Amino acid sequence: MLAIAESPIIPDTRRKLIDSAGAIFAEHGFHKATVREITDRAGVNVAAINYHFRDKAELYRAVLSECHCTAQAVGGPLKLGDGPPEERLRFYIDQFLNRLLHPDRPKWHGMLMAREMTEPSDALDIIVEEAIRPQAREMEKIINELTKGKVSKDRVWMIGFSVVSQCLFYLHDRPLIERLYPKFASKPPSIEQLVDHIYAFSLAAIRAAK
Amino acid sequence: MLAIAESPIIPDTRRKLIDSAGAIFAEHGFHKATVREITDRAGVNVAAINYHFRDKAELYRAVLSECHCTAQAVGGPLKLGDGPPEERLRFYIDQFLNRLLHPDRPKWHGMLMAREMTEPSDALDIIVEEAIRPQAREMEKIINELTKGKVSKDRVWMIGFSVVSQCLFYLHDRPLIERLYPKFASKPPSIEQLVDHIYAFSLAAIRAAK
DNA sequence: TCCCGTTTCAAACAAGCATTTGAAATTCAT
DNA sequence: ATGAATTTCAAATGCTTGTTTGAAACGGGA
Repeated sequence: MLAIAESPIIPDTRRKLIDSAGAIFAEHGFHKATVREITDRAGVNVAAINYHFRDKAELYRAVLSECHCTAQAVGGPLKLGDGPPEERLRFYIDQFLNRLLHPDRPKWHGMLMAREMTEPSDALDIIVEEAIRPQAREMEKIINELTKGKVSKDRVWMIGFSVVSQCLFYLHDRPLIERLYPKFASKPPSIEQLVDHIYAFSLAAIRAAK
Repeated sequence: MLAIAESPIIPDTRRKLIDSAGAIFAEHGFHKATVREITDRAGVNVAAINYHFRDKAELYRAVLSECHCTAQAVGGPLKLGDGPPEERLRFYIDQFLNRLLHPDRPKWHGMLMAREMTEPSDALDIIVEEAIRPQAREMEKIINELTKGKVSKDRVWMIGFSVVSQCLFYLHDRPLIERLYPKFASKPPSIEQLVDHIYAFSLAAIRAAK
């Protein structure tokens, strides 16, 4: 039989597929990504996709769900409002950026989310309601407190958009940033520096709004 | 011959292809878009792509170039710095948003640009250098004047990013916005309202920064 | 009317793709 | 160790895609 003892444990094809697929979906997008590239990088057979998931689409859903789960794990279930609103605003931005850019997370998590924003699959609705809606509510509260309820609901939302847009920018527009200001590619600022800047910028603007 | 007088003028297959392709590329992205869908919507034969352009890729380039050209046309060649920096900041934001969202432009122009940011083709380099770099320089100047040169170069850039990120948000993240705050889909704010908000928000923040 | 360059078209082509298949290999309870 | 269930695999299938082709239709100048 000549059997050589090969991989002793952790074959777990399913996990290898999710990791490989996540990276490739994030890099190429759903349609440009091919199942063969995914299975090759995972070191498994093409048919494994059909066996462990039903098809390419369900593999994608599994990847997205994985994303969502570990996002919850990184920052905890969103600390809710006690303490002064300034502090909570800072915490919000900190948590937001860390969920997207934290080095502990596979780098493709954030990229995948960015793709969902511009090219939403049917999974976006679920993500929005489960993961983003609660954050939006907390942001609404923070702004209301900071402005002492003196601005209209529409403006509260616009202010909220102004805050999160600054965070999302570093996620969405990497290609643009790196071309415009190459230093961002060679010596990227730490997440803390980004948080500091966005917090200071936003707080000053909100204070002036009331 | 029984010849019925059909379309008297403006057959111009080339133009029909660019319009149709622009809308479809913007909606589906380059890879998901199929040449047959493009030619069907344009009401021409598939082979027309090969005849008028060489292939799908060059059709895409043509569409992008068209985009870039009319963008120049809409706002003029970027008014440069005279007048107080506050006024120029406002003008900058106004022009930026109008270039992206102005209803005179086909709605797919902005979407295509957004796609280029997240999924850059080799055309992005050209767009950045020709269309965006000059704007970035102007923004740099404005911020330097507003802060009287008291902040570091890195911070000037971060502030600039904070301003444009707010503009790009309404371009990139429509799917997110409309899900979170459906009123934006039913009664979208006017461009002027967006300009007012982003200008006020950013100016207050910049003034506090110095 | 005839000719000739240009433009359109239906049909075919070839490549790439996701998916399926049926058998081999592996695992594991008995 | 034996047999059933699970998991892997090489190969094939069928569909969709971008691209090509060769002929037909068109348009305008002799």
